[in-house]
Amino acid sequence: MRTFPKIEKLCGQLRIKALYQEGRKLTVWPFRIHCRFPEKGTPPSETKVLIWAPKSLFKHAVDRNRMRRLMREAYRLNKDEVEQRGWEVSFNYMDKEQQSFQQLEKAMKRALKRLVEEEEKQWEK
RNA sequence: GCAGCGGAUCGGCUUAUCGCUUUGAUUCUCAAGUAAGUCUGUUUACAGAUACUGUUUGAGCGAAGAGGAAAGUCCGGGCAACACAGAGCACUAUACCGGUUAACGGCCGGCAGGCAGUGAUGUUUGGUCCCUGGAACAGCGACGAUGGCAUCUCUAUUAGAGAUGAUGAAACGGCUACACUAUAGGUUGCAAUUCCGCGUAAACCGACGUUUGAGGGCUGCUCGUCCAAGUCGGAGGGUAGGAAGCGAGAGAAUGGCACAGUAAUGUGUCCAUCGAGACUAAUGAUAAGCGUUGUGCCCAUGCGGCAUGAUACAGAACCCGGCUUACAGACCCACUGCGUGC
Repeated sequence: MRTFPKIEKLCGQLRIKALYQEGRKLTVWPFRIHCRFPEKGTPPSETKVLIWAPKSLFKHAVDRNRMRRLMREAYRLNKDEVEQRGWEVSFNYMDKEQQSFQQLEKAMKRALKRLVEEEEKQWEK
């Protein structure tokens, strides 16, 4: 089932701080992505995700909520492959315009593909 | 009928598929765990048994799940902490008369004056002194004032100053000044506050001080009062998790009706309604259709058919009463002017 319970959300001030300081930085328009992958060989666990839209782009809380919800749905419906990889990922919306759900879903598919590639690269090192 | 004026109410709906948060309250079911209760034994604390009660986790099923402004944070309260909170000064706010309220700078009624309008009505002024006159002159302001908010820098005492950014007129004449009088205001705010957990220190270094009393007790200053043998600073260490506060104990609650009052409002214990509670922050996503409505065309007056647009402002964060600002559209009531008919 494509559920999205709380255990798959990234919580806690310390973990979020750590992610932004130590994590890799990618850009897959319209997302800015911070991510951390576990060491090779660690047992599978839930991938934790943080999704947000900045106040500087959308000044009304209604608009920020809407973008967050759309991104959340796009992730929820396409996460099957990455669900148990134990990542910590943050998606930050960057476009000034509000994109439609279809656009966001395409972008999310591209972003997840890119993340899988990045993880393989890290393992090779 | 057209135009206007004042006030009240509402502000989308349905289905399908997938998902989120809370919850089991007259009211669940299943699975897994746990040995507190319970039972047995010895013995006075252990051992064993048990899933009936309790409790934890998960699944199923059921129930509930943003607003009229949830917004701005501009007033007034509840609530909490600080010493149950004292006196004086300073500071801030208010200012015709009366009423209303838990309270208010709100609301209701009235008086006198100015301005706008044919009018319904709107708007504005109103203590004393001074004075021709009260924001009169002068200055700042949608090229963003004043205020608060966020970030950064500097000085430094918990404070102050400056810069940048967003906000957008904020109690009323947008803001800024001044003497007196009266009245009101203790300060800080849910990041309050309490408990659990983690950690632990009556430790180390420096300074000051022990009754002629250092220092402190969250208020701008002084006094008073209370605590007091320790106090302050440095260095270093830890935490930044969970629960309560927090809403089914919701209440100065909302509506109807009756009574009192011109009204705001009050009384009733008459009838009904209201049940969100997140915490990097739920209340949603997709698709189809309906409703409402603007415009154009068609048939010929049905409130039909077709095409094409519009469907706003906006998201709870401790809770109430107001105010202010934003807002597609719908609808009701009272009143005014003009026109027409009886």
